[in-house]
Amino acid sequence: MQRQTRQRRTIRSVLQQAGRPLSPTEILAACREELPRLGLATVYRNLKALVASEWLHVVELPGAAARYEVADKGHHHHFHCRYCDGVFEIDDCPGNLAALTPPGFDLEHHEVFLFGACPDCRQNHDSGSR
Amino acid sequence: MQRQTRQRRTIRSVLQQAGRPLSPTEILAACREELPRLGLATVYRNLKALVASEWLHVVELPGAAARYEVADKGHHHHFHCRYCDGVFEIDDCPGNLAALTPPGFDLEHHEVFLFGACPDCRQNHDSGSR
DNA sequence: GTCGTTGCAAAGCGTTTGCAGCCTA
DNA sequence: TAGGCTGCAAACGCTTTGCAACGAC
Repeated sequence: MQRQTRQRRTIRSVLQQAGRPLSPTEILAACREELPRLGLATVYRNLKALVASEWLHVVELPGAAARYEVADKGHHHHFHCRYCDGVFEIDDCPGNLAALTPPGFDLEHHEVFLFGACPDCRQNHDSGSR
Repeated sequence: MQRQTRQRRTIRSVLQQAGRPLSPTEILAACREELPRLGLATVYRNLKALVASEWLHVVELPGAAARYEVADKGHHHHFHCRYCDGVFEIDDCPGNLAALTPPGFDLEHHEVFLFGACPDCRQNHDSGSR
């Protein structure tokens, strides 16, 4: 169980080198540079398996397709660039969200998302609109 | 433009009376008590129009279908119950999220989601597992 | 009567599954 | 060589669109 295939190795390597959460199609595109015949279904199946084995972490975004990131980081949140659609890691966390929880509710988990422009898009955006 | 149809009136009334963000199917189910022949497509078309006219607000949730709420409230966030899948409003906001923004990024907007058990489910959950 | 609106069914789109052949261990 | 893995295509669930009939103004 869990064989070392060319496809799985490539998918892992792409995610490892990305440095940021990737979407299934981003992963497919990157892997196809090395494996042109790779299918999307294979990407999804491997992502599912890698999440199950806790090697990957799913980043569910509001109003956007899920991204996948290597699960070797601690608790953190994400910044979603509105312009290039890229997702970036934020090391910090506002903390103390229990204070926001209304009485009677049981808080188990939380998510914080920041939206705006990443450094690259900020530059292009600024210079373009000025 | 923007006629007053029985369908549109019912959809608005259901959303107004809900007191919490509703999903398209929740809206359909509620409206069908009064209009059994109402179609999902009509619900979607009206939601789109009501959002465009800024009467409604879309609540995009991570990993769940979007909900819709009447757009007469100020800035707030949401609590998503893992058990009944219901979404509830949270009046508060942690604030100062600019402090989390990494250098070089331009923060335009943010979202905070709390997950856990709503009062009803907390009770059922507790008593069920004990 | 006009033309925005509706219900139904079909089309889209991202994700999942079935299946025969492939390839790792 | 066995059984997990792959590519392809079909199936799926949610959302959108096409179209002819309907009904608000």
